[in-house]
Amino acid sequence: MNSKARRTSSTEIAKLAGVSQATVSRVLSGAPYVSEATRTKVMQVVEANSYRPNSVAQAMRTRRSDTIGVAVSRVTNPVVPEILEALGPKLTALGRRMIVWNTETEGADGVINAILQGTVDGVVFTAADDQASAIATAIERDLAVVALNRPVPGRSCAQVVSTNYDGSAELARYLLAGRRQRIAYINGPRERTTMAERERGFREALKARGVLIPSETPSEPDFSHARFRQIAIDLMKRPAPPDAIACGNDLIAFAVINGLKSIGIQVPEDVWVVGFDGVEMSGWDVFDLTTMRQPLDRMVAEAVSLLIEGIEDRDREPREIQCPTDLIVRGSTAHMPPPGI
Amino acid sequence: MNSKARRTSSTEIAKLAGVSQATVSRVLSGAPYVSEATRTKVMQVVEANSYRPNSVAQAMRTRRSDTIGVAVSRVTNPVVPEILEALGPKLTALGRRMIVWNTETEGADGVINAILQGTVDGVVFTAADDQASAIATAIERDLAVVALNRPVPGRSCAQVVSTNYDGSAELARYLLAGRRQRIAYINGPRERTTMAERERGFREALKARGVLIPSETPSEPDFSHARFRQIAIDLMKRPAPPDAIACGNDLIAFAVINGLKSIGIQVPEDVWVVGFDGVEMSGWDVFDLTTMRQPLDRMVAEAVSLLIEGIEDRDREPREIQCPTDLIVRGSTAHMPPPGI
DNA sequence: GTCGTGTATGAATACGTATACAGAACGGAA
DNA sequence: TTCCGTTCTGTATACGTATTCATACACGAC
Repeated sequence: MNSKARRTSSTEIAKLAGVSQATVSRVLSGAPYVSEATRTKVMQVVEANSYRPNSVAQAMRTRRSDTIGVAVSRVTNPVVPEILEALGPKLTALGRRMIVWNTETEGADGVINAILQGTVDGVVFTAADDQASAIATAIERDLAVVALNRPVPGRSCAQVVSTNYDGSAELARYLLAGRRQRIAYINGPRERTTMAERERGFREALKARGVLIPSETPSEPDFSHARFRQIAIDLMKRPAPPDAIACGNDLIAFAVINGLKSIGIQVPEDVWVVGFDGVEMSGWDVFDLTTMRQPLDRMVAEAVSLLIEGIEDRDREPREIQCPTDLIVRGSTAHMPPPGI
Repeated sequence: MNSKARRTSSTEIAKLAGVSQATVSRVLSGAPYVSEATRTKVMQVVEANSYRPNSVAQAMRTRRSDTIGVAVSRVTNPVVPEILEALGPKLTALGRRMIVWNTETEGADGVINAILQGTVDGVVFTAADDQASAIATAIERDLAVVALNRPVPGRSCAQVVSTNYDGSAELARYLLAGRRQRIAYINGPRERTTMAERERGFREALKARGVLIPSETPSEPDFSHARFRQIAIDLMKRPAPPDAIACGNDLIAFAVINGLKSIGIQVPEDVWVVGFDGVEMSGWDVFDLTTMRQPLDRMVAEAVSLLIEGIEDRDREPREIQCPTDLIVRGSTAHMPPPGI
């Protein structure tokens, strides 16, 4: 029965306005050589029917879907919503739509299909694990690709990263300046280059100062909140517990703080905690987390530029942009390490 | 120069396999009346070129984009990522793609355009403010529409809600059973029917027991974390502060807890705090929040069913589904209210 | 040997748009 | 007058697919 199913087409609009379909198209695309009279006449009919050119047909004709794919993981990590929140308006402002996949829960098939099917003009890959095949497919099919906050070594694709290595090293030096003697580092999946870089920067900065990390970094296949929380608890129950815990990202630091709270350990009196990312939540009173902030908004803006650049000019050499992080000192560490003690 | 630009089409595949384009289409769609020999021959070429039918052309021909629009707001509220995380895999499993808009930061134009342009087959609207015009447009254009966690009064569209009124009333009764004398209610934007329902349920349950709320519910145009945090602080600095604070959702409760912590007020010793939603974070030690949990996963599943239902059969009467909430008692209230005191 | 039935395939077409191409109308310069 | 350039508009076409229609073949029944 299909009650209404109004599928107004430019042909119908043309008929109503007494012009050809081509003219309607010209008016709507703002093409030159259209008389003012025709333009207003057409626009009137367009407005009256609140007509919009069918995006599918447009995509068919122009071979541009004006749609960007975004592959994310672990929405649990608050950095992901923050990325999406920054990405959405920027893409919409450029007349682009945003398709989102959670590769952690769905796998990479959705992305790969969309790439092969020509559903998207480009893809943004954000920090995640098994997106390698999807990235390869995208590059092979000559799509515009940007790796955001997720270095893709060896691959020739545009990248936006923060100074993971240097920032982490700075964090390590900050802890040393605070007279921390026994520093633990808790990291997430090391397959993620971001996480690996951070740990490397941290470890090497410590090594340069001759301070050893007494505890092996816990490494688990299970990266849940509960797991990190338990790791922190176990760590503090050792005979010689750390006096500082550095975490691969803020989310891990939150879990650590929860674990510490559960066994009544004071931060920063008993142990310092630092994170990495600088998500909004890290500033909440219950965490008050010292962390290395990434300029997420700027990073996303750069990613969008690179993406559009790649779409408009497919032969342009993929660029790589690195954004500086900055240390935010909060209550999870003693702000000014007392010089005497 | 466009180095590669492989845009394999079914016609090319047909040529390579020595069959007609129609046959290729038939093979891929699993149509009957295709000999086994042809099928394998075609599939071989398809595999070899990792060909996938162009989704845009498919959408053009079938008038189905297989794409679902999702309008969200406030990604800051952890309930939103949780919804997206549940929605994504379910849609992908059904071969659907998911376009996401943040109507709070982008406005409703993106959604409305997509609806008018035929970019999406259906739209899921989640708790948000000014999506009214978008919803109206979608209904007018006869799209499949589901309002998730966001009652749309008067509108004829499929809806999935939780027992906001009853759940909130239950929370109120729980506080009364705990001998709370001075109960404050902090709410977010009342334009959201969800929020309004919750407050109404709460207030009426209190009224039925003859207990007055001593403090006006703060109402502000600014719904930031900082604002709610400050409201809590102000509330406790009054001459007669509340002994319980109920919040319109968990996110507000988090802000309240942060505010309380900042002025050294103990929860639950000095004041009880309860939320609504039951997001994962509410279970973290630093919050340990008593809350009314919504069965989000089930709600999302129902929403997807209703949506597909609406797409497959456009004339079906839009249904409304209500899911029961359940009380989760945690440390932000005294678990067992001591009967004597 | 003819006919009918079931199976397998190809040719042709339409979806709604952007655009190349071809005219038409007009004005000014020669 | 003729001719050319500019401005405006219409006709025709292609994008890649699903699907209708028509055709061809094989096989058994009469």
